[in-house]
Amino acid sequence: MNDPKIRNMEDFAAVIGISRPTVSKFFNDPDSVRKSTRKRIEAALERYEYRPNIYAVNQNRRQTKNVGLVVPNLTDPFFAGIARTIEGLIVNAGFNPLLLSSHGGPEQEIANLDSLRAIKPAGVLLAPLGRASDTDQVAAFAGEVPTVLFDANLDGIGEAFFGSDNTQSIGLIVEYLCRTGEPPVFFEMKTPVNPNAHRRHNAYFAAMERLGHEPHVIQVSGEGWEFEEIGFREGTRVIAEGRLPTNTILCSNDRLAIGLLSAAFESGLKVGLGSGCTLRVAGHDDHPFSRYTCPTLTTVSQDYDSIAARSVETLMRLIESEIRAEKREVTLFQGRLTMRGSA
Amino acid sequence: MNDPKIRNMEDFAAVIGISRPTVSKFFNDPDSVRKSTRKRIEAALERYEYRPNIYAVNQNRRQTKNVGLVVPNLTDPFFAGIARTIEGLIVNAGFNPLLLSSHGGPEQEIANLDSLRAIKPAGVLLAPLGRASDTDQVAAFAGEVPTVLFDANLDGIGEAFFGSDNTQSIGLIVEYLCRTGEPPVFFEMKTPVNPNAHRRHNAYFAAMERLGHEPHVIQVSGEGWEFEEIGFREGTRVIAEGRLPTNTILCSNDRLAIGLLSAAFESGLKVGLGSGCTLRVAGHDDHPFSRYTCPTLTTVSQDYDSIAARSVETLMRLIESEIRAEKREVTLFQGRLTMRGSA
DNA sequence: TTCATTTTTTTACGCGCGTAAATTATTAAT
DNA sequence: ATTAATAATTTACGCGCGTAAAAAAATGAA
Repeated sequence: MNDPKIRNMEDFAAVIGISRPTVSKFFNDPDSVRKSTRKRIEAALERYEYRPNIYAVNQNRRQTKNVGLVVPNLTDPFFAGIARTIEGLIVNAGFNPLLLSSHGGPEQEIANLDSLRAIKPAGVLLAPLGRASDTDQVAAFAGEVPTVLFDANLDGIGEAFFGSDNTQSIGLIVEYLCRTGEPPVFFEMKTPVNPNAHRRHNAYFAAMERLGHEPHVIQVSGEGWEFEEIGFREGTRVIAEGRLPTNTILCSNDRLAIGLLSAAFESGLKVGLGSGCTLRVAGHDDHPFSRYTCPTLTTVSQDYDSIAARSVETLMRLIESEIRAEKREVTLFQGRLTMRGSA
Repeated sequence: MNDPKIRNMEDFAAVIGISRPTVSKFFNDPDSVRKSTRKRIEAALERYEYRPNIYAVNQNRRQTKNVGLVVPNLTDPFFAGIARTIEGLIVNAGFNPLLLSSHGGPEQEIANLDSLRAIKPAGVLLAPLGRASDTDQVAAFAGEVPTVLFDANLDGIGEAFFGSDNTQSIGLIVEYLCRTGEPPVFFEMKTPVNPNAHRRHNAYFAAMERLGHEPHVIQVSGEGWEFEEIGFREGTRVIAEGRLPTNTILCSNDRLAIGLLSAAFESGLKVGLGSGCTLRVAGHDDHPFSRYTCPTLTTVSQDYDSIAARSVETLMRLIESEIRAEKREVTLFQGRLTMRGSA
């Protein structure tokens, strides 16, 4: 009897003895009402556990509090980790994150953007597939919703881009490898989906030439996102065929390196720096599993804390200002050499 | 001029020349209107690309088309894979999946359920943390929303549970290990979060006794979900201290095994079946990375296609019938031995 | 053609909230 | 106590749709 059923904000305002518009104001910003009023509402909130109906709220607000987060592939622990970090930042900013994975396919990527359209997000953080992306459709979406790209850039799309400086990071590890042993061959996919792959390719050439070495590239075939499988299969073949012009291999990314290390192990090759080792392998990204390969993987870690933080900050600023960026901002963060056992 | 702006269902119905309620009926079930009417609406849909406002729809419908999917940790590729499979099944069933990760923490798990409450889902698929879960709160949620548990069971909570038959699967690999070499020690965490860990522990004892061997257990300390780290650190210690009563180790799960294999490698131990190998290691789960460990990991694969399919089917039946299950269904699927290089 | 059935339309109401304008009450400073 | 500033209330409307009941129209069979 003492606690009547609260069905809506009207009821809630009634039991507490103030008007509904005031309560509405409170929920949009607790500090916009008098302190004493706020206390009363908060006290009532404890007793009656009322919560505004999200659908009614979002139907009437100019902006929802939803922020979309789209990553190319959640099955990749690398992206799962980034997604988790970004999710936390979005929550801290007072927004509601919606995580979607493109599962490596452009149709799913567009389907994700379509789903997001339906919920009218205040903004979207998008790590696109890259070359495989349907750029026209992504661009159309970014024209409708404030969108910030990260990880992989699509020229001119979105309000800003945050990623890694592949030229710097690849330069870093090439220099390290050359300084401590034979210059590396570059191990990569022939038709990579990610634009970073191309930048790393070019960065490798630039670094090798700068250091006065002749670049060598091993391009392996394979489609999709099963990089470990490709690294393993093609690594096995390359080793068997004795196609290695040097004892040092720099992989375009850690997942390829993980497959390659497995292939080397199965082929009986000892990888690492110790005596008896006939091969050095390095990667790029500092994948969560690169600490547990055999041997542990020397790589370049991306500054994902900065990328995540700046991406979210930028999007939040865009959302608050309610205007589009005057010019598209492209920011690249420096990689850090992470030396482990494999090179 | 020819294509007026469509702002709502009223406008849309107007341009096509039929009434709004008919259009509304169409969107709820295209087959509920006359065939000719349906064609006309679909034709108009091409031209005007109108879509019903989700928030208005969900405010008025008795049930939303949302289905929550909560996994304990998306950073674990194992769960990321399952989540992906289940997401697809939910979409095929005509619902809208919402993926949330508990990040290994009970607070986040409850926060996830709270978020789901706000969107009034038609049903929820929950892989709970297990022992760490706040069972009272989870139970309260399952009392409000049709909930099906999978992967980890919480006694009496939810309408049904689908998981693996740990007794069978552990029995399978123990039998295999005993048949092909020395009986295994069981390598596990002292305070595991997952209830499956306990079942596997007991299953190991049962299997060993059945086969007439004395069970041995190595319990390692460590908190959280960084299983590889724990497996590596404690594996290194166990190897260094020479605490192994046999040359065969069965790990409670693949992630511990991945860490342990890395530890063995770093310690100079040769793992596998070939000559010169002094250790055998087996895991459980068929983790995506178990194909790329050195050596590749012998394990038991869970039948996750069946678990996913049956979980979704059951939830859909519950949602359609709009009544709760008369009795809680518990279904365990058989594991399959996956022999690779490590044992 | 006539009648029964199915489909569509009309009419009307409600969902739960945001928001704006005008009015009234409260607060804090003079 | 008076005044000015701030906060709360009242009133009113709108958001975009679901849905129910009754009336009208279209359909198909006899």
